Amino acid sequence: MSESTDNYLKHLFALSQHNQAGISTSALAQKLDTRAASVTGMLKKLHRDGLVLHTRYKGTVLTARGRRIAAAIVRRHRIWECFLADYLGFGWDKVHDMAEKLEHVQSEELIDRLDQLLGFPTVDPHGDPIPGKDGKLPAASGQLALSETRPGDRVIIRGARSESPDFLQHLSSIGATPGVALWVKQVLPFDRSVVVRIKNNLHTLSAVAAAALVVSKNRMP
Amino acid sequence: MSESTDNYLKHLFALSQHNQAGISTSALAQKLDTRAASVTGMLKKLHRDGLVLHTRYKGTVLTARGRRIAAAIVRRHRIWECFLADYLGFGWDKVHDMAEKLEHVQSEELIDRLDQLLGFPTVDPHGDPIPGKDGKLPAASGQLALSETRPGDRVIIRGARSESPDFLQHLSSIGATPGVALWVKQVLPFDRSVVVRIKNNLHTLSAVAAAALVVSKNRMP
DNA sequence: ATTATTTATTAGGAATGCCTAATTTTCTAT
DNA sequence: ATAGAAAATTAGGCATTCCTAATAAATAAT
Repeated sequence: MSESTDNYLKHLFALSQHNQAGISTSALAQKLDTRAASVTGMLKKLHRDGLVLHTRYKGTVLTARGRRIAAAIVRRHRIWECFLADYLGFGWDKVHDMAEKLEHVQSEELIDRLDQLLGFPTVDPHGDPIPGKDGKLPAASGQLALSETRPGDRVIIRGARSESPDFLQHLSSIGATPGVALWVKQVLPFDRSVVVRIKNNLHTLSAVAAAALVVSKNRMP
Repeated sequence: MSESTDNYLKHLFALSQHNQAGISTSALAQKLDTRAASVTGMLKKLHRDGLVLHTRYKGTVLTARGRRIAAAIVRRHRIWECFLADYLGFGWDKVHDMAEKLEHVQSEELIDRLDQLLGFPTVDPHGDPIPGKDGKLPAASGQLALSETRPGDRVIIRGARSESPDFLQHLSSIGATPGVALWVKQVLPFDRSVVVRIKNNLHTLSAVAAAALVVSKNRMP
């Protein structure tokens, strides 16, 4: 189990949180900062090793075993983030990169003792939930609909409470995809439309759309 | 700078503590648990990169840069060992393997803050000295001459207070080389010769020899 | 429906870092 | 001094994991 494998599983796990469909090779390549061709090759190995199910040209999903391992990695990452913040006083902007390296140290006993030292935290310094030893993620905290935000809020898009292709298509066209930052500029009083800024562009979302767009004030690991 | 590189430098550093001459390829191969041929290849790269000076068939020494990096690795290793022992309650037998992995996480700020959290320790849980930020090792503590031990002691050979080729040659012939464990069986009253066990063989060292053999009750990292 | 575009895959290659087997150099003992 | 033993090196390979370029499949647009 190499660090590379860890990173593939970790990002597949994260992407799976907001995609019930299989993860695309390009989405994964972007997260991993590698080329799609490299990802295809690695996915073949992960498939061969029973960690993912990969269907040519279709997408990839984690197997139960792959998901279990991925959850353990995310657990390590977030527990280390807690330690770095609580014991060493690092800010939320620094803990991520260090935890990125510490997460690859595989020792269940080490993590369990850290967990205990930290008082069994359930969320990391970004407010993101820490998977339990069983691999289960506590209900995501800090998530809300865009319609529940107020002008001035800066949030991260998490997903959508709708499978409508039209709706998702529209979100994509304005760059509103999971992980992207969004600034709430104003809520129009007469129809409760929400004006938001995404990467220097202003967009207006109807009240219906705003109610279906899930955001959070936290960052993912 | 790979983990492999780290390990080469770390072991070269450790071996250099007790060898003023260049380190032999086979000694390094043994520490690294790899084949001599692999070591030769890697030493070429380290030489090319200015981390060691390697003379074909002669031996290898660290350059100033290599030694500085090696000291930083040992520093990380031993500070992590302190953390694992002091904060997570791991015993001396467990801290080594975990620190072996944690030492490869490169963040000076991380180590400095850990150092501060631990109160700037000068020795690790095995009693071995922690290199300072400048790469300097505090005077080795816990080291003593074999003549200062008592029957029943179990010590590790650290080196010799003599450059006499005859003496060192004799020590080698009975397997008394740095890193090797030695059990003190008895001290003969009439001439203070010391009877020791090394790997199931009993040997007798004169009082003069015992006074020149440096041992410690600790383990190296 | 067919073309154009995007997405994914294969093909072929490079750098690491390890291996075994064969060879060369050095050391040791007569 | 020289034969034999020990140590170190070179030669040739293998597995990972990445890359670029070329091809194939799927999706979108006319």
